[in-house]
Amino acid sequence: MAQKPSIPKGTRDFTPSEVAKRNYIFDVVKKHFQIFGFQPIETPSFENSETLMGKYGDEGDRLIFKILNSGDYLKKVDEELYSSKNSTKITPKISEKALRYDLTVPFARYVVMHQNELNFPFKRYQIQPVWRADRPQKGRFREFYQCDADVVGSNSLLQEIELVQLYDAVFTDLKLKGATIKLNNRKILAGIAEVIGAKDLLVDFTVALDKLDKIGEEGVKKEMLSKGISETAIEKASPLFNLSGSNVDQLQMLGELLKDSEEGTKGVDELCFIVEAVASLGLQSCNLAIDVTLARGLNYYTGAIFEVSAPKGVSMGSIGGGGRYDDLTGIFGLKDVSGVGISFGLDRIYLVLEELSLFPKAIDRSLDVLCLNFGNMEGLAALKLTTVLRNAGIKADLYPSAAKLNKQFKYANSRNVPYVILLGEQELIDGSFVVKNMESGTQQTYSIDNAQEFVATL
RNA sequence: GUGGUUGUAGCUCAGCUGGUUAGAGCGCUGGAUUGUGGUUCCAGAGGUCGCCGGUUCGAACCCGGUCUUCCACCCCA
Repeated sequence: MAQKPSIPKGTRDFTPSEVAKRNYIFDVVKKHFQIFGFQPIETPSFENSETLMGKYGDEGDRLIFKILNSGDYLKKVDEELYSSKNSTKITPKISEKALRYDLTVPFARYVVMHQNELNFPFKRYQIQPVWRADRPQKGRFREFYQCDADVVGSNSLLQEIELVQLYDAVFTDLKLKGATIKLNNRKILAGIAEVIGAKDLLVDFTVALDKLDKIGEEGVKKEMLSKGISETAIEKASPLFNLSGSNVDQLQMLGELLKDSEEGTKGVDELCFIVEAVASLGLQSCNLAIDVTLARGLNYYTGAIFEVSAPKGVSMGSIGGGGRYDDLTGIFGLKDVSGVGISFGLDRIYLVLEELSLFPKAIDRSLDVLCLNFGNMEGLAALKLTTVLRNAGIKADLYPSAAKLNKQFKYANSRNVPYVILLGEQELIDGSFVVKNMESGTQQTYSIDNAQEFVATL
């Protein structure tokens, strides 16, 4: 029996128009990746489970799609383990592969496996889908694309500066004005935790701090208290809650707060360097803002942390993120290779551009010219003309049957075709064809032997 | 994973307190118009009311389950 087809939760089909818009973003991002000297790689859509598991924290493990083993996968589970119903213990027995959760960890694996072939510093970009078993909501999907650019093998802060420029270049090209590149540094967060005497609670401290603009100062303090951070520690950290002023002002205050922490001071120095350099280089359409509450990806970032938020007034989570990780390849056995990278969230950028109507107007124009079909002889002549146009690189098509002109014109309309060519009985005799401009409604006649004359007007 | 929300024609949505044959706009098809689209007019097609079960004389409407959508957590692009 025929059943109603459906697709899994959090996945999508894309229409021709959507694909055109997505490709537009891909092309812009890719172009700037290449201009900045990044090279493309691809990795498999699924990895060995042990490559992925444990790299994103407990929460991440939960969100990784596991692939069931082929064959009689329950055979390897002994009776005792089976009856224990312990999912975390049974999972590795019945699933040895998992879908890619992001592009960074597979890249680290790639670098380690190919270390002898790579020329460091290695700048790679990668545009591929990733999968997360998350609960979907607006801008959150279970299958989505990440566009990553990372540099490994250089600990120069110039890389961070270039990555800020790369964000700016892409968003400028996309005509997206007013995106904010938020910048923080893991060392600053560690320094604060150290200074207030909560060094071992760094992650809890920063996760709570991250929610400042969402749940407010009181909410953050409450969460910190519940995580076991002392009242006096919170009191010491309270200047952070009201940090304001320019980037330079904020860094000055942070420098003061962290003067007794070597690590924190180093973080402040790093940010100062980046902020000053970016200020002197200038940005075209993005803002750069220090944000000490920014605390994403702490599982592996060690230095700079980036996150890009959409322009004000657009309700959308971050549209990009990234950071510096000094030891990501360490977990795969390659020490002392520093990496830094950023990611563009294609699906979210799409939603933002759509909301702000920033896609180029003619982006889903799939045809430049449609030849109408008047019958056997005329149709054949029109196909010849279509071929000439195609050879000239014009997106041209011939309506396949001699349907009523009304219908053929309506088809041209729905396809958004700017020019329609009429080649009927009379034109066949005259050796001509008529071009109708569908927007203005005007018509012009050209000689069939001189189609170039028409081509030149396009 | 927790709590909530949504689902009716291809699309956007009405549908009263449970009551006969479930409606509109847009789109689609045909015609006015066999060589001229967008505007207009006329006609028509199209729905197991997400799915499964229950309550009831009777369910699009009430109840349970399930899937899906969106939202808030968690986390994150």
